[in-house]
Amino acid sequence: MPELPEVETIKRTLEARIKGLSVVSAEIFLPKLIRMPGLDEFKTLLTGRKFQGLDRRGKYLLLHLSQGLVMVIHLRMTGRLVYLPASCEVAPHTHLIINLDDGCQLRYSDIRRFGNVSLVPAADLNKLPGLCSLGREPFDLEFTRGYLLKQLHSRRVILKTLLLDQSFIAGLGNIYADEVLFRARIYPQQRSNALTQRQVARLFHAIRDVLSEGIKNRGTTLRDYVDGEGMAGNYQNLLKVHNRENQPCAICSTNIVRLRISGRSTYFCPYCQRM
DNA sequence: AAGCGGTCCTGTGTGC
DNA sequence: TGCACACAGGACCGCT
Repeated sequence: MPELPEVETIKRTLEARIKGLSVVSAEIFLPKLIRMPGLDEFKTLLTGRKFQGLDRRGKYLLLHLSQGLVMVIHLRMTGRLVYLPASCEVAPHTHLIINLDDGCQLRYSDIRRFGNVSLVPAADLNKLPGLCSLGREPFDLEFTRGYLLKQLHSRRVILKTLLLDQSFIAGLGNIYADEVLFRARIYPQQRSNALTQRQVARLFHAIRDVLSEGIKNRGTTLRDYVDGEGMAGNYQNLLKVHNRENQPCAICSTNIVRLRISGRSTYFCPYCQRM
């Protein structure tokens, strides 16, 4: 599932391909994919616009078009956005095809149909639900140890749950949250207000280090994720705890344990991350 | 007010 | 071998 490192990798690979290209036409095969505006308006607005640059905010991909229009895409669980020659066979579950003026296409496919696409003027970005309520970017200067400490101590939430809260910090999902907690050596069910200064410091660095490594390794492909060129990531080979139930911890050889925290699988080392 | 659970959705894995 | 069902989870929404 695309989290910050995956969306960042898609952003980088796609930007190299589509920047400067214009939209010839768009075909929509799943109406509910388009959150706003209406389908006809979506096609009309998009046609003729040029891709001027790409951005990422949390797990959202922002494609900036000419005349101040922005296409906002959230891939959720199984969404894929791939640049391909028009002659390539269309993959199953392809819900949107954007024809480009170089003879290639930008295709959105999504097995579970959870993802969504919006097209809005840049000035209205802060009105988009979800996007407008995102918390700080982990690599922003404004994301500091002080901010983290203040947020953690102002609430009494299970830490894993808080790491997944996009209005607290933007971009962490289930995979990287587990890896971050392992790196920081913190028990996932620890209450946020009970963290020591030392633990908060470790957490702060773990968030940035794990996400950086994820990006460096072009994301994690457990099942569906590919980048803008259809390539799988490599970070799945470097995961320390996520999806590794009953396998030995690389540090202490204790078997990794799986827990359920607010409806999600959570993997951790019961020795390295003891309370 | 915070937090829980339902909802969306389909491929995969498991058990009988 | 084939069927039925639980499970996977990101974000939103409604309820407590």
